[in-house]
Amino acid sequence: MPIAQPRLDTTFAALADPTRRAILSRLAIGEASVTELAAPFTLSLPAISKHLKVLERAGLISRSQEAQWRPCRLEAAPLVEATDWIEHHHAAWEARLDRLGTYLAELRKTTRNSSRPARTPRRRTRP
Amino acid sequence: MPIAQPRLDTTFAALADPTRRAILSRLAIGEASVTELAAPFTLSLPAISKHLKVLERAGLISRSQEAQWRPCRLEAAPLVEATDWIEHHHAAWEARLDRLGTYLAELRKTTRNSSRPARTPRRRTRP
DNA sequence: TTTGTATTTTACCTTATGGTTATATACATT
DNA sequence: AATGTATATAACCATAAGGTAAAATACAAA
Repeated sequence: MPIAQPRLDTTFAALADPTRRAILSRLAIGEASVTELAAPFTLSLPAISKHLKVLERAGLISRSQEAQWRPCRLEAAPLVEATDWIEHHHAAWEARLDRLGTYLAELRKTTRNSSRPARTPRRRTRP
Repeated sequence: MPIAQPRLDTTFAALADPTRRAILSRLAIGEASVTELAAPFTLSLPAISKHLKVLERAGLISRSQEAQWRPCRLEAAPLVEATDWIEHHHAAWEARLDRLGTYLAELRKTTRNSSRPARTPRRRTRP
């Protein structure tokens, strides 16, 4: 895993907006023009145009040109990177909890005392 | 899938910042206090405190109290919701591309012309 | 060439974000 | 009681984000 992934910044930022997620939802079904994408919203067209630019800069969509229409289509690569990051951390955390669970279970077995809750040792200000 | 998921807004927004992602990376290994979390950064402590509040409001971390320490630990639930959203859309898009692929392949077979690129029909301004 | 349709750009406004320093709070230790 | 350590809050600043209306651009059709 690289130290910093600037791509993830823009990917997650792009996904943070409900309008943009709705646009991606629509695009998952298939290509669409700007006006088609704008239809479900009460927003102005320039607002949609801005959102599309954000999605494009994040690499989440690409656009072709066909006469005066500029159809957008979903690009999956950044989505994969995003899930990869999340899954990696989620997995690490779950594994850690599993290890902690077995450790506590072992502890209870050896001490023959299942009622006492475990206390993790914690350092004081000065030892 | 619900119509709007306000939880995803804050989850993705929280994940969009590299400092916050680094904090989560650290927490995937195990609990840590605020000062411990701040150590790797050049940022001021209040800045870290703010980031932690963002993560907490997003439900990505929870905090306990132990004397003057407030250890943070990772909470996985929002991470799962986030991946679920992404995976769902990614899957839908891939499935759509697959269907398109087989359609084009079938088309090539029946027309016996593999060199002509497929043109999806597109409506004009007035039919 | 004029008109209509699709989309973008510009200029502007308001609010949110990420950072700072200085100050306050909470608890432990001496 | 006084001091030190951990953390949070307050007040402030610069910039980014999301929105609008109005104007500009690009192409098609009449």
